Amino acid sequence: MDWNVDRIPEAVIRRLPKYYRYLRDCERNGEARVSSAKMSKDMGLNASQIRRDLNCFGGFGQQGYGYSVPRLKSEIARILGLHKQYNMIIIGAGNMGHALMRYTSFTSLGFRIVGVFDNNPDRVGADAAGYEVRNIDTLEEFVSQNNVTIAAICTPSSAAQSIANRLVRLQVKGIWNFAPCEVRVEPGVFVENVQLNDSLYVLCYRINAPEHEQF
Amino acid sequence: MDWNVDRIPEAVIRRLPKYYRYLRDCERNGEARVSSAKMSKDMGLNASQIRRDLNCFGGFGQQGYGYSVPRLKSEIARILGLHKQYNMIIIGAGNMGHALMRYTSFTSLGFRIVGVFDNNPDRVGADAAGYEVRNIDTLEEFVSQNNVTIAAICTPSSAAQSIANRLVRLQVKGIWNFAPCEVRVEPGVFVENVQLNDSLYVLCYRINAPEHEQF
DNA sequence: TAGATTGTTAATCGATTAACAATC
DNA sequence: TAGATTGTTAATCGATTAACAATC
Repeated sequence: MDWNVDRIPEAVIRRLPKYYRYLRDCERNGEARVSSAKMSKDMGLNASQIRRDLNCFGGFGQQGYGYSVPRLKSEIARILGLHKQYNMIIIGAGNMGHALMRYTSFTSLGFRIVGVFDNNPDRVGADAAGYEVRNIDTLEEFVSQNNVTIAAICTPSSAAQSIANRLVRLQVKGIWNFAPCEVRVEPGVFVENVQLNDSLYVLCYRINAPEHEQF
Repeated sequence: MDWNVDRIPEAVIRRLPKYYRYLRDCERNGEARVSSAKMSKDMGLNASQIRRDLNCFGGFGQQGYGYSVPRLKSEIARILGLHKQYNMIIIGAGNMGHALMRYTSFTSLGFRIVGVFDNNPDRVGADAAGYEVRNIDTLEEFVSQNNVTIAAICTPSSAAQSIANRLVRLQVKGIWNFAPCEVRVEPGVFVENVQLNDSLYVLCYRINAPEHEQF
């Protein structure tokens, strides 16, 4: 890898997808160049911060000009690892599982759903959004034969951790967890716990917070 | 409101749902008390941080004892505003809209789905997970008559901002945005932009990041 | 060259952690 | 009372912002 390895701050990593989305929109609008000042205005981030963030990974800009949109977009895609293909499986063919299967915005980006699993006999063997639902008992066999990198857990809370443990043993690299509980894994495997309800609670907090009544 | 109004740090607000979930689990397990040390161990947060966070809102603990689980849980529920009922509408009866309609873990908590809207004539009038899909043209009439506090935007990106603008005019208080773009609103209205893909990108970054190869 | 904008350092701000006195 | 654990202050750490020299 050719980028600077002085540990990247967590806050910077979390902003990368936002930069990526922004640059994709710029590209769609046919914009060839963008300055940190324009990005700042459009994205609501400080311009210094943007330049500093990007410089964690190398000097992609040019003084007096700014950044080339296609160049910067592809650099960030590469940093995020979006230039590769990933085989993904979905565990749990309920609501959330179905939503992911039908949600094409990431499948178009190199994340390929290669298998769907469930433990419910009523679902196993059935068709789910075009995918065959496999018996969870065949997880080990399937993963070891299909180069699965990422697994999305869409099971109830009660099953989430034990599924995660199985996935870790199978050397899946990343777990995208939608169960309403956090799962933990050993170092070397990575988890993103998506807590949908949490964002609703925060919204609810703000609606009720006394703070904004001061302004 | 009886809690301390010295601006609550953003980082604290974002941790509140996590405390809430944890305490709910404790309560389910019949635990009557919990110390910051135990919370620290279970949640992976620093004990000082936990005590400091909770003290933003008042002294809920007792020296030598810790915190009463039911008391602390209900205090946090109240701080988040989860003791109230909220009427919610869903805009967009596609994948994500359906997933929300069927996702009962928040409906059981006082968030009541009172209406579902779409602009697609094939969907309008149809049944979606037990809800009648209404014509988006009737949004204004409906909202003004049904005390709607929160709206979940589950439309494509192209429609999200204009829907948000209409919701702001209708004085909806909170917008829970699932469209894969951020929407902006005037002060006094609150938005939570749920960027599902962002968490997948971050996961992808970590899988590829050179950092962990040093350990 | 003159103007614009980056890359980078220094200053500020906010969040986390350690330490311990207060107190149940 | 002795032990435990909070509440809170002080120290540390990390992230953001301002400023400006470098340079296209």
